[in-house]
Amino acid sequence: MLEYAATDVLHLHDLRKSLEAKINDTAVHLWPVVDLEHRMIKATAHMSAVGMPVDSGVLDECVRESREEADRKLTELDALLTAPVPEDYVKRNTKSKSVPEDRNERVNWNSPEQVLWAFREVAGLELKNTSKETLPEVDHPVAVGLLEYRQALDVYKRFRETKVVDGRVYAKWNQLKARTGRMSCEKPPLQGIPEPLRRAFVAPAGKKLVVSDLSQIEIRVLATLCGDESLRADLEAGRDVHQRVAASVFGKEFDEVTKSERKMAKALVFGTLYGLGISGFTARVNAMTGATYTQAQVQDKFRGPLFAPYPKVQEWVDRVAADYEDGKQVSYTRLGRRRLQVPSVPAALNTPIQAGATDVMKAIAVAAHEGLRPTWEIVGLVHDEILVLVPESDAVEAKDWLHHIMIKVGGEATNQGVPKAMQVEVDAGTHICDTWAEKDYPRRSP
DNA sequence: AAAGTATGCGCG
DNA sequence: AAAGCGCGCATACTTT
Repeated sequence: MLEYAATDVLHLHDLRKSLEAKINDTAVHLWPVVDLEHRMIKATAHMSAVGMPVDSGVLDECVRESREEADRKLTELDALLTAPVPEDYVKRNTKSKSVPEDRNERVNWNSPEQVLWAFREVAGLELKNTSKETLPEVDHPVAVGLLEYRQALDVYKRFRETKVVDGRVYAKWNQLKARTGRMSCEKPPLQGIPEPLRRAFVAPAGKKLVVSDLSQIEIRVLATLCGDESLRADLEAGRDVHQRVAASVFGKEFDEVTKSERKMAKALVFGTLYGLGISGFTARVNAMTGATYTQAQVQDKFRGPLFAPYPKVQEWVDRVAADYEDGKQVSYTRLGRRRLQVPSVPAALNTPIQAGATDVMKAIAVAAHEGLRPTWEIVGLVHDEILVLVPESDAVEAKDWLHHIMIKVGGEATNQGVPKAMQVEVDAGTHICDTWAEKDYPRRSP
């Protein structure tokens, strides 16, 4: 059963009270982030109260299609395995509440254990797990079918209980739950809406969604942290950082880089930035290229050239890791957001970047909320993205207004206390949409 | 029966 | 499986 704003109204006073301790615990007193979090309380309350607009018809359709597609995949899977399942499994299936009665005698494809058994039974294959990283390497129809089944079922499984009240869903927004300071959201998790469901989130008649997302904000925060001049210059000139890394890694000219090479480089950059070790790095390279490089080869061919264009990034990674090993388990952002007892080197690398980006987005959310017109509503905050619902007649004005805040306020927060020579611009993509799905496929003409 | 852990997967 | 981070959530299975 979900909770709704109607029964779970966020009284600003209570919200503030419940957050006071957390805010003080999160930050050093008098630092800008304390003021930021206090002002953010009103934005959070506002967002919680107004809800996210959704077309319940489209939502139902997405959920229904998901279920139907999954059922088709289930039938295909069953056809591949005719052998009787072990008594033990039948017994468990019978006990399980979520297995329909007529499926007790069949493999429960939701059970990793039974899936492993199925692979053994039908193909003599001994798999280590059934994850989506493992299955694509298995040359068997069951592997394909299972991946398709899981993907098909996803929307049904996660959103069939989503309740719509007068065209809105009222989620629970948490201002200070994530250890990096990021917002989180539950029931439903509006920050985790899968792509096929995005089209269900629509502006009601007479209104428009203005959607804006920060461009490469984590990379920009990184640039202010490490002070790499060529990284700063590339961001300033609007050059594609991941493409440049790809060119270095694959020994190509910038313009020769393919889409998949860029994607690969991007994954490797973030992996390394967040403390992926050489063994994990090697596994990822081999998974992406289909090759079987050794760790030494990968070090030479991929890891070494990775940050060649941006030497200070590597220096920063090495220094943060070394400091952590020396016992420095506290992390601060420029606005004074603090995380104590950072659990690992990877987290020590990730925290200043993720928390720094959070400061930027919360500064934007606060500025937007405080400058909001009475008829405008902030309906969503998805880490580097903000959704504002406005009357259709205000759409263009609101878009310009929001875009300006993203760049101006975002830039100020990003460069707070950063030496002039290391400062980076902030950029954003801002679009007027009818549905959330349009953000990635902006319409040409309004 | 309730609570906890593991697996798997979506989003940034 | 693995030392990439931060979340929420369904399902299976175990422990209390």
